[in-house]
Amino acid sequence: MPSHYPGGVRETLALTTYIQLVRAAESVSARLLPGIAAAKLTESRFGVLEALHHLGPMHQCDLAERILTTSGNMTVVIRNLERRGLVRRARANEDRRFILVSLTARGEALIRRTFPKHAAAVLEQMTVLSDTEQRTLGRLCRRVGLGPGARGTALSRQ
Amino acid sequence: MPSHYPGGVRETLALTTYIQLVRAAESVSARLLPGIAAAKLTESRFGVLEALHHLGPMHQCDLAERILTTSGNMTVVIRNLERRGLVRRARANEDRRFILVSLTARGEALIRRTFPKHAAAVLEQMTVLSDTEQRTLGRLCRRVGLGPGARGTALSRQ
DNA sequence: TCGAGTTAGTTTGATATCAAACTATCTCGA
DNA sequence: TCGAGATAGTTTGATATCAAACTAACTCGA
Repeated sequence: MPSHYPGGVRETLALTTYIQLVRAAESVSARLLPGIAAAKLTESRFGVLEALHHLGPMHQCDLAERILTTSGNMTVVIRNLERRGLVRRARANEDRRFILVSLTARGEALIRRTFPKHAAAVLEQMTVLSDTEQRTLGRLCRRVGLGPGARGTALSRQ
Repeated sequence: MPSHYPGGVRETLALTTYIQLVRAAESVSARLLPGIAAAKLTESRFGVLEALHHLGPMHQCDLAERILTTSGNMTVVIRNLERRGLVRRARANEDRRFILVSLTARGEALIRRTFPKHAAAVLEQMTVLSDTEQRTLGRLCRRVGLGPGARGTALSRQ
């Protein structure tokens, strides 16, 4: 991309690869957005519902970690989901700092009806690659995601 | 990731690969953010300055396309850059619908001083992969980014 | 048991983001 | 030349996002 950038060849390769990585993620997400918007959800809200659906009730802090967002942001997103009656919140008794978030019947119904379409859309997007290519992409992405400083290139974490 | 998800094996592979793609992009971007924030910039503003630096003055609509954002958003981001005296805007005379955005001396100085550090940080992040692996990742990402319906898997567009 | 430090969550203020409605300008054909 | 349609940019209203300051609740050691 920076074709006449005076940095070294390796820097140019890294910049190009990085841009392609970000663009790929953004492009696919953008193509999935209409399906999510059709259910009157945003990506964050969909992510929360999906996590609760697949993993069961969770503490707000665990949700934030899973969605890769800040706690302040999580407060807002969950408040909006609660306002629409899709999730419910309850202080934990053991440790009253925690709030347990769980799906309401409406939330459960919504994600149960929405997720299969989403999964099908993801499949459609990823099928431009063969299964083997997808596994290669996944493996490379995992290593990049873990980043420098991750000990032991294999087995570090799923 | 959805380990007990009842969808098919191929759907599970696609979902897993997609998540890894998005996480990799988000993780690396998050690790680059401190460097951008140190220059009192956001990702969008940095992207605009970088584009103007490497490509010269551009129309606002071309910037929006390059940064992958909406025109409405571009208005805001550029207004904020203008407020800080980093870019300047000028109506094009040939076609008065267009606005030509260009760097001021201050903007030029800022990006000239900031970009090398950014490039070095990207290199550090991507160096968890060998050059060959980076090229493989880039190639796969490009195909995913182009998406289904892109004619001719090779040479379609860089 | 008391207090320093930690952790979960909220609030605040600034920016970003989107979709959709809108204005201004241009093009092209009848 | 005039008017319909296209294009560039702005505005609006809602949501999201972040960092940082804050409150409430817990832990652990002296």
